[in-house]
Parts: sequence; structure tokens; C-alpha cells
Amino acid sequence: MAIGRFLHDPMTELSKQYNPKDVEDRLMNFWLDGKCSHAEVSDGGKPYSIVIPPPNITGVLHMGHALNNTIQDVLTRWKRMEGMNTLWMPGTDHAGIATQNVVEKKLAHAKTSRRDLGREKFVEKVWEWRKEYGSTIISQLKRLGCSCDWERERFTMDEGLSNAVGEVFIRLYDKGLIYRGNYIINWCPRCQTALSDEEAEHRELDGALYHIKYHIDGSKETITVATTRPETMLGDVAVAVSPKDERYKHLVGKTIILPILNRKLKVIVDDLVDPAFGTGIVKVTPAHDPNDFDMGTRHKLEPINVMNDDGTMNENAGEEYEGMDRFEAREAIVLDLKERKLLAKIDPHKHAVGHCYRCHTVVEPRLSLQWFVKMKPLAEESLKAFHQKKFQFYPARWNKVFQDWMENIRDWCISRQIWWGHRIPVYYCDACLEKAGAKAGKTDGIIVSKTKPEKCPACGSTALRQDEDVLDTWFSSWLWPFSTFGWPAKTPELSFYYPTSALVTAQEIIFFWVARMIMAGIEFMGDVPFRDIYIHGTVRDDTGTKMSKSLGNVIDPLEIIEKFGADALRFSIIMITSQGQDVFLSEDKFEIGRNFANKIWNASRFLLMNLEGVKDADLGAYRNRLSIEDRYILGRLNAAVRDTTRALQEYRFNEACRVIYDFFWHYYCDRYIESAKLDLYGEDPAVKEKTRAVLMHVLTSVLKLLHPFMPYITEEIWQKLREGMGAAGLTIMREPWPRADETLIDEKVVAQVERKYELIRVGRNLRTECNIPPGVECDFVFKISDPAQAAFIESERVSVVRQLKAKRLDILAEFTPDRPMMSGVSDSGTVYLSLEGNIDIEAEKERLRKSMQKIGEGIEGINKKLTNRAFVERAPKEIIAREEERKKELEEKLAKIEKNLSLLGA
RNA sequence: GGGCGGUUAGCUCAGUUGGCUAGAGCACAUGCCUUACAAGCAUGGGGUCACAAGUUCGAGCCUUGUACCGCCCA
Repeated sequence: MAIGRFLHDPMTELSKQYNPKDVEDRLMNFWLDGKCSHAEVSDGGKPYSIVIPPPNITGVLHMGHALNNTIQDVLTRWKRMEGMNTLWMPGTDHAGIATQNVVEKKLAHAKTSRRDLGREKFVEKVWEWRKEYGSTIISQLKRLGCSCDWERERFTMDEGLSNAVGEVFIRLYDKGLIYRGNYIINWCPRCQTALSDEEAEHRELDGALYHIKYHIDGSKETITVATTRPETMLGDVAVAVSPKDERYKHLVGKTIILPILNRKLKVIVDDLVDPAFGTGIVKVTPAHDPNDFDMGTRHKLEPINVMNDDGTMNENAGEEYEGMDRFEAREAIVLDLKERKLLAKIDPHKHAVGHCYRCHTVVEPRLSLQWFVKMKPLAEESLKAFHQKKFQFYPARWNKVFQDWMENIRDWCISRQIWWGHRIPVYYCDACLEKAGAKAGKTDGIIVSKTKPEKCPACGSTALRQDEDVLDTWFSSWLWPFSTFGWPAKTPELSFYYPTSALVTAQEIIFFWVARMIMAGIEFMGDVPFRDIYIHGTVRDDTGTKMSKSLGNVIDPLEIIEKFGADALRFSIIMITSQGQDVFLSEDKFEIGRNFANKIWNASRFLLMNLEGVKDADLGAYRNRLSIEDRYILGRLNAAVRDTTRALQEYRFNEACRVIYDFFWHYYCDRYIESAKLDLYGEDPAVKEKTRAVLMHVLTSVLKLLHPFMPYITEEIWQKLREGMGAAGLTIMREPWPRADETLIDEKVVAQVERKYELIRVGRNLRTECNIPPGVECDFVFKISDPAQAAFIESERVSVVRQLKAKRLDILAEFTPDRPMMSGVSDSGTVYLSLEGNIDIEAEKERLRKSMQKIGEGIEGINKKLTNRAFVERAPKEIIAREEERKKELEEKLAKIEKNLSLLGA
């Protein structure tokens, strides 16, 4: 019989090991060709939408992306199977600075530069680059298995999205929320552009606090100021003290002489000065420090800029230092001061220094004319929505982080001095500017328009020039949840899919992106852009360091896909990431997923070998013929369905994986399949058919539960099963999500079968203790006093015998061994192993004593509780009953072991 | 300086409104190529849940404090 089965078995040609390479590309193409993940408004149903956090076109897939996009795909595939009209919007952003850097590097190789090419040619070059390399990450997302709606892919520099950017700029400008002004911004001397506050990453550095002596004019006396950046002293225009500081009251009204340049400085009094910092006197450099800028404005001081764009000192720094790099200048000035005996001391000092988030150069705070968005009014609306609970962070702790940032929000510097990006839609009329002269108001000579105006509406001049700067990339990303649906046009997509259902992203990007999208959504759409915001952890290496290319500690997801398969990557990374916690990753972790995939493969292979006669995976007709074992596995299955679904609803992805893993491996494979073999190899065709149906029902259910996590292997097997059953092989992607049938969860049956397995475990343990080789059959006696339990085990005799490799099994209500025998107790009875020949009596006694001791400890613990009057009086009844029940069981167990011990002749 | 996480078996981590005899994977030990699977099967050893105090009948879980590690913001 077995032979016949193997002959026309569809799976005999399949390997014993799952090989993802045979499957993944083929299935991705199948999905792509079939547009399986495409959604249309006209499909109807309830909308479920997610917009991808657009990866940047210079990017290659890293583990952070892998985690982020796997989570989104899990949600997408799950909701799609739940029957919702599900859209996952993919796309990329143009990454202004990063992309420009990449192309400039390329140009440098070719011994040319963007300046040589000129703006227009350079931008053309970048478009060429984007055409050639810009979709790398998109194809990598496909390899990962992402079921985005690929027909709808968007790019932040698309015509439509660019139009949205222009529209937004104009609307905000007209509302007075965009302004241009001279303020301290973060300047990256390497990228030669302004950065927003969020783009300046603060890192703690071991610096120094330099104490410098300044002379009081017309006196031998000096005062001492403390600074971390001595080179900026060349731009000092005053010194400041705190109004509360009694020590320096006498300085007010005096003039101070700036060393080296001998500039005359006023002494100002300002609340911003912290008397406890350094000496309590600070230098004031309004062009190079935000606090000093504020003080300068308050006290009407004229700022002096002492640096060039590239971080070298300019002519204001004096002949000696002009042209010198800022850090060289720092050393030179310190040396100079030392020679002049004006350096009081240098203290080591830790302080946070801003670094460019793209190139990690130390950022220079610098006075500069830039465009800003006034954020307060936008933030206030968001906070309103926040308090109305219109959106929710998961895990909830991020709500507070969001709130804090919103409440302390600062204006957003949106202009960048680069060429790649959306050029600021502002035109200047020089004629008008000139006419207005120094009195020019904020709007004089400024025309804001998406396209170049023919002439100045004020004076009719045609000599108009566009602002040279481009907008921050985030100025297009913050519109992503609606610009991708065609805004400002009122498209059907926009009204159907907006607001989106969930946003999945990393914590690093909450301020950059999430918060700004919320503000933009409320401002331009009148509603928040998403309801749920799931924040996942950061992927780190196994020492807890953030993965980065420069550190060389990255694990490349594509290599992992090569080696373990995309499913293994996905499953493993989800499994080891608990909600919102950072992930410590090492390569061996991916074995979890690979091994699990292999297990699924082999269990399915086994089923395919035994498919005969199974038409579908529906239990239907068999429901009234189920064995206890069937009811057990169906109970477990439906509990697993229930728990998986609940975990997904709560964004507890690792929990969902764990539930499926445990169910499939430990209950379905280890227990049910093993016991089902009896039926499959047995003689009763009706039983065979029924068991096959249950096997198939459970497997297909698990495949569906697992599909969001492991799309490839589940699709592959599902199609093979459908084929094997002679059914059409569409795609598992569109199969309905399993629903838990609570009527099939029978806790009593589950507990009963668990007791059976406990007896088997005890029996196997005896075999192991006696070193009985697996091939040797031996005799067991089960002493079970409860008649119902005994009857049940009797009905399961064949199964028990098989799993114990028993030659003979006696199930008795009473039994007293007539000679020394190995024994072990379970909750439902005692297991004796009957051996030919002698057993090691001393060893067996020792073993029993040890287990008695353990049980004794358990009883002691319970006694402590039960003899505690407070416990008995105050604990809930069911808890006390449970403890009493437990105590009884343990005592019975103990008595049994004790008896067995005495039988050995203690 | 402010805020937020983390500290549970040798390693990596679960543990969802306090009721566990604290779990998993890997690693370890022993024995198995048992016709789905050695990427596997069976059995087993291993933990004063960072420390201290408190609340409670009862704390890995709640409160307060301490230590160390990490992140964010000034």
C-alpha cells in the first residue's frame, strides 16, 4: 500500500529540504503578473490603506527596512485576507542632500563638478542617475515579498507630487505661515547647506571649556569668560552677565576689550546667562550661536559673521586667521592667547555637538537668510487632534514623546542650498526690491508662484529671478499620505483611502516625518493622515550598537535572503522583535525561520503523500465523526486562530508568530501528525478519509495564518495542495482569513489529551533512564485508578503503544509489582516499566527520592499559603480551591512514589 | 540636567489588567539516520526574575529608591 502511494505521489520529486531559491522569484513574478496586490476603489468593501515610509533612492535595503516593511506586509496581507479593500502604497523619496552627494562624488571621479556643469545640466545628471539606480530598493522590497500596489508606485519628484509641494508652499505663504528671514540655522560646511534642527544630530563629545581673559578698557583688570568654541570669539560683540549675579554688578557700563582684534565690547545683562556656567560671564557672538543671537536681538547688537560657507574663517576674523579652517583656527587662537597670557585655564568639558545627519560633519550654527515654516499654529491643531485621540501610537509611550515635541516646537528651516529637489516657488523682482530698498517689507519684490510669472504684478518688470534654493526633502514627504493619492485634485482614491489606516515606522523619524505628516494632514485634508502609528524598534547588532555601514557591523538582508530565504528573514525578525523593543541581531537568529520553514515544508510533504481522496479542506461532513484526538487538535487550532488574530489586532507581531510556531510544531507535528499516522496506515477507509480531512483542514488553516509572515512558502504549498486536491490553484493571498470557531474549543478534551501525552512522556522518560535503545520494545503497566481516565487511555491504546514502542501495555486500576520495577507518576496515574533482568535498584531509589523531594517542596509551598489565615480569608474562592486541588494531586503523587520506593526495599 | 526604555537559564529574548510548579529558541548532556523532516526525533540538566524597601492574603508583574546599560531631548 505504501508503495502504491509513493508511486504516484506528487511530492516524491520534491526535496527533503525546503529550497527558497526554487520558489521565491517564480512566485513574486506570479504575483506581479497577476497584479495580485493591486487595489481599486471600484473593488468596493471597506478600505484599509498604508503608505510606505518612502525609502530614499540612494538607499539599499538594510535590516531596518526589512523589519519595517515586513511589518507593513504582515498588516497588508492580513487585512487583505480579512476581505478589506487593501492598498499598500509604495514609493521613494528624492533625498536631496544624499542624492546630490552621490552624484557629485561620481562627477568628482570624472574630474568635473556640478559647478562646471551648471545647474540645469547637473539636475539632468541626477535624473539620469535616478533612472539607472533609483529603483534598486524597490526591487529589493519585491524580493522581500512585499505586496505593495506596484501599479501605483510614487516618487516625491513626480509631476503630481511636485505640484502638491508647490501648492502647499503657496497656501502656507498666503496664510503667513512661511516666511524668510535671517536666523541662526545649522550649517553643514561640507554639504554647504542649511539643515533643520532635526537634521542636526547631537552627540556627546569630550571637548574643553576654555577660560579666556578679556581686559576691562582703561584698566589692568581682566574678566574671564568661558567658551567651548574659542574661534568664534572673533565675532564677539559683547559680554553678558546674569542680572541675578552680584559678583559682576560693577561691570555694567564698562567697556571690554576683545583680545587679538581689540574690538570694544559692551557689557550686557540678560536672563539667559546661567551664573553657574563657567565663570558666569559669557561672550556674545550673535552670528554663531542661537542663544547669543537672541541676546543680540534683544540688545540691538550688530552680528559679525567670521566664517565662510566652507567652515574657514573670513576677513572679519582678521588677517592672521582669514582662510584658516575653523578647527585649525581654534588651536591657533588658543596658542595665541597663551602667548598673550590671556588663557586662564582649559577644563575638560563634555558637551553635545550637532553633526550633519548625512555626512556627520560638525554642524556650525550660523546666521543665514533662509525660508521657514511657522510651526506653532500647525502644532496647535495637531495637539487638539491628539487630545481628541484621533490617532494613537503603539506602544503608547510614544504619545508622550510626540506631545512634548509638539508643545515645544520650533520653526522649521525648509530651504536648502542645493540643486536637487523642489526649487522654491518664489520669484524676486529686483526692480521692486531696489525701490523698497532698506525698508523692504516681507513681501516687497517677492512673487510666489508655481510657474514663472511673465512679469512682476507690481511694476510689470520682466526681469524676474527664481530663488536659488530648493526645499527640504521632508517638505515633500510630509504630504505623502495624500499627495500620493493625487491631492490637490479630489480623486476617488483620496476620498476612499484617506485617512490611511496605519503607519509603521521607526522612532528616529517621529519628529522628522510622523509629526509633520499629522500637521500637514490636518492643515490640508482637514483630518489626520492615519489612525494607528506603530513604532518599531531599531535594529542593532548583537552588542547593541546601531547597525551602520561605516561601523561595518551591518547584516545585509539580501545576503540573508540568499542564504536562508525571504520567509526565514521575515519570520525570524518578527519573532525576535517584541513590541517596540530594539532588536539585537546576529546571523544565527535567522535559523529560527529557516528551520521553521523546513518543518512546514516537510509536514506538507507528508500530507501531499497522503492526499488521496481529499477534495477540499472543509471539515463539513466529518464534524460528527471526530475522534478525541481530532477534537483536541481542532481545539488547539481554533485557540491559535483566535490568539493570532488578537495579537495582530494589538500589533503584537512576535506574539502572533509564537502562537503559530508553537501550535504548528509542538501540537500539530509532534502530536497530531504522529497520532494520525495510525489512522492513515490503518485499514478503515472511512477513518482514513476523515483523518486526512482533518489533517488538511488544520494545515491549510495554518498556512493562511502564516501567510502574512511567510508569503512564499505558504503560497507554494497552498498551490501544490490545491493541485493535489484537483482544485484550481489561484492564490492564497485572496483566501479568507480563518475565523476561530469557539464551538470547537473544548477545554475538557484538550486537558484529557494532555494527560495522555503526560503518561507517554513519563513512559519515555523511564525508557531513557534505563537506556533502552529506541528500537527495543518493552512492557508497560499503567496504573490508573480513575475509571473514566482508564477508559479513555484504553481507547487510545494503539496510539500509546506506538508512541511508547511498547510490546505490551496493561492498563489496571490496581497494581502492585511483584518485583523491583522502574516507575514514574503523572497526574493521572503511575507508569511502570517492566524489564527482563535486573534494574539498578540504588539508582532508581535515588531518582525517586529526588522527585519526591521536588514534590515535597511544592507541597510545602502550598501548605504555607493554606495555613496562612489571611490567605484563606481574603483570597478569591477559586484560587483557594485551585491550591487545595493542587495540593491533593501532589500528595497523591508523593504517596505513589513513596509506595514505589518502599517496594524497592527501602 | 529632563524624559523614555532595558536588567528573567551559558547566550538571545517572551511573560497582556498581580494567583506558575517562571517559558521558548540557541547552546549543553544522553540516545536515535524510527519511510515528512538530522535545518530532525526522544529524554534530561540548568533561573534567590539586577539590588533594596514598600503595598498586598499573594509581586517577575504595582509603588519608591539604588546600581549598571541604551536611546531621545536640552
